[in-house]
This record gives sequence, C-alpha cells and structure tokens, in this order.
Amino acid sequence: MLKRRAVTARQREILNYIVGKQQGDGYPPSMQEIADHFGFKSLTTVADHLHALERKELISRSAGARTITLQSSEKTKVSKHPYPNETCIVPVIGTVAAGTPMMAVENIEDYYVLDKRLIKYGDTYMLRVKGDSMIDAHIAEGDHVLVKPQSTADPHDIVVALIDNETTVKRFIPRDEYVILKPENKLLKPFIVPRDKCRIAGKVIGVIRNL
Amino acid sequence: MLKRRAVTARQREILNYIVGKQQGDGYPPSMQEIADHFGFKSLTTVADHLHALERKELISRSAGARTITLQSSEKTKVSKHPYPNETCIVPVIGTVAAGTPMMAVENIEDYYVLDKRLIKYGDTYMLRVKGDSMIDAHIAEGDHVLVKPQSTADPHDIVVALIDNETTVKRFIPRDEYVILKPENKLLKPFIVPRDKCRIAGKVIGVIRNL
DNA sequence: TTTTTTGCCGTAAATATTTACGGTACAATG
DNA sequence: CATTGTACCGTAAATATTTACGGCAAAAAA
Repeated sequence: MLKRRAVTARQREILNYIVGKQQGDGYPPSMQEIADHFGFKSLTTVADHLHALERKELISRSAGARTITLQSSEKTKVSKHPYPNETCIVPVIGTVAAGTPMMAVENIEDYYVLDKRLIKYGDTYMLRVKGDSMIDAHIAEGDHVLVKPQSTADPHDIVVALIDNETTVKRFIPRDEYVILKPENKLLKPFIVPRDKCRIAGKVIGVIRNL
Repeated sequence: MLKRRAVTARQREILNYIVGKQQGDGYPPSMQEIADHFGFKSLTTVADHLHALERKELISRSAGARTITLQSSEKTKVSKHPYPNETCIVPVIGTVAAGTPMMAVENIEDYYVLDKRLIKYGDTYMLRVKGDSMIDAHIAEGDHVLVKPQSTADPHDIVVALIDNETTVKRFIPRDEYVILKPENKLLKPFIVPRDKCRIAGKVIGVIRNL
C-alpha cells in the first residue's frame, strides 16, 4: 500500500518554485527548467518530485508539456494555498469626490491585485491616506486603507467621511442629534457635525503600508 | 512599415479562450488545443493569430511549449481577474526559527497572493507580529509585516531579529562594538547585544493590517 | 532491522509542440 | 488600385518536453 507521508522540505521547495513561476509567467515551468533551477542533472529527479507532489495531491498533471495544475488549499491540511482566482483587483483612489459616484474613472489612480481574504467585500477600494489625523490608530500618512463602501457605520468604526468636500479618515461616534468624527491624534479636535450633514463613504477594513 | 491595427473580433475570441484556459488550468493552451477548439485545420492559423496578438502586445511569448504570457489587464480587458504576472505568492510564517532555513515547511502557516509592487523582492515573506513592541512605529499586534530576507541592515531600519530564539521586530541601531535593537514602545527597553550575537533575519518593507 | 520512501544520476525513446515554407481569398487603408 | 493585414489551408522539419528503463545511497518508518 502506498503511504502518503507529509510533504518534505525539498518537495515544498520545488512546489514553491512552481508556484512562483506559475504566478510570474502565467504558466508552470518545464521539467528542464526545474532541473536547471535546482541544479539537477537528471530529469528523472524532477519527474520523481512531481510524482510525489501529485501523489500528495498538491499538484495535478495532464498529458502534454507544462501541464502542472496547482491544487487548491482544501485538500492540503498543512497549509492553505490561495491559487488562481483567489485575488481581486482593487482600485486605488486619491480622494472620494463629494457628489460623484464613488468609482468614477477619473478618480482611479491605480489598481492593486490583492488576496481575497484581505478584501472580504466585492466593491472594496483603496484610499491613499493624507495627513496624520489617525496616527494614534496607527494609520500613517501615505498608508493605503482598504475601504468597504457603506453610508452608515457602527459606533467606533474607523470610517472614510466627507467633511467640506474633503475626504478624511476618522473614528465614527454617533450621538443623538449629531455625529462626532474623531481624529485619532491628540493634536486635533473632533469634528462635530449634524447627523444629516454627515456623509460616510465607507468603513476602513484594512491598512497597507509600503516602506 | 508594420501597421498595428486594432484588435479584431476574431483575435479577441482567441485571446478570451486563452485567458479562460489560463485561469482554469493554471497554464495556457497549446496551439493544437486552440486549433481544436476553433476548428482550425492548420496550426499555422493559430500561429498567425498568436503573432497578431503578440504584435498588438496583448500577449508575449517565450521559447518552448505553452509559453504564452498574458499582458496587463488594461490592454486585454477580458476579465476582472488578475493576471498572474502582477502578483506574487507570499508565504506567511508565525515565527522565524533560529537555526533552520527560513522557509522550513513547518513554519509556513499560509500563503497570500499580493501585488508585485508590494513585494519588490523575490523571496519576501510575511510575519505575523506578536506583541506591541513596535506600536510607536505603528506596527500593532496581529499585523503582518512584509519581510525581505537579509542578514544585515542599514542603521534605523526596522528589522526582524532573533533574540534568545525569539522572533521579534525591532529598530536596528548598530554601534561599534554592539548593536542596539530598539523596541518602538516607550514602555520597553532597548536590547543591547554583542555584534556577533545579533542575528538579523530580514528587513521590514511593508505592513498589512486586517481589521 | 527490514522495508519503504526519498532524492538523486544517466541514457534513449516516445510524444507533444512549435516553426518554417508556401499557398489562396478577401477586407481595409491610403 | 496597389498595398498591407486578416484569416484561413497543408505538409514536413525542427525542437521542446516528457516518459520509461535501470540503479545507488541515505533517511525514515514499521
């Protein structure tokens, strides 16, 4: 009976290489390329490794050249693998314009491809943070916040709000008659706005910083 | 002089087929498969189309079998889903083991797919941050830091360091005889370590927080 | 300790895949 | 209307790629 031991370090190295190639080029490496990369002098060595990975259900193969398909995470209890189609394209905007629909093309500065698990909601977008008003919540100038569009929020959520046509990130604290938009910065005073003048653009669900 | 007319309907059909296959299988179709799908009786027909798509910069090709790479989405506009050449797969580790090689299987907790521009270096990995030692640098417990593996660092870089077999994130301040590993937290004292006892695992190049 | 699996090597044959050559017909462009 | 690109066909040669055989040493499991 064939045993299925855990994936070995070497096998994982080879899998990582395949994944990297697949992600980078859009197609998996040939066996020769794998051999070259690892310095194997025989293609049989590669074949052995691929058979092992196949047996352990980390990859599957079809007839033909470069036909390695990466298996999805479900089967591998060792670790989860976000394989193709587990990413989203997220638009990056510099500002949320007041009246215009959120995703107006002219506001889109860029797109980022991110893992779905960071996104959670379909229409999430990224906003480049200006100023240090949320520094005490550890959101710094130049960071990108992931924003889920919504027009209301729960108390104490960090939200993207429009104040005087300016896009800002603030903590949302609703009161009976008015709303407090609180900068997380000791140097800045909270904004107190009548309920009906408070426009919430979305809720901050993540932060991405590139140093 | 070669003219570059707009992409034709037929060419887009073929491109769509390639994208579909690429997304579904993880690798592009062979020319024979394309011919079969469209009922072409000659492979030259496929070659002509691929050359056209290449000339119009919708795909690029390398030597070898099944080596079609899709160009960026802005040009192709066939799918909202990301093109592989825009993402990297990044392993997430919970801790950097002292002696063992970085990517030891048992340390890999997960993988994330991220935009290449967040990564910058090929072997970048993600480390889940434990504790609040870097809170004043706005790196909080539970955040993931993007780490570029390297064994040295520039003064004042934020690094992943090994102290007493514990993985920690600290600011790196080298002195003549020793090294200061400084937590960015007023409540914690800097570690002062002899130069030869200081193991740097990598430099922090980014932060990702999921709220 | 016996057995199995891993991780390698080498060579040759079998196949899959691409490229090169040379065509035809037609639509679009200048 | 001459030219260029599109959109097809067929055949054969050239390459790229995989598979099949057989074998060895060391590590891991039973």
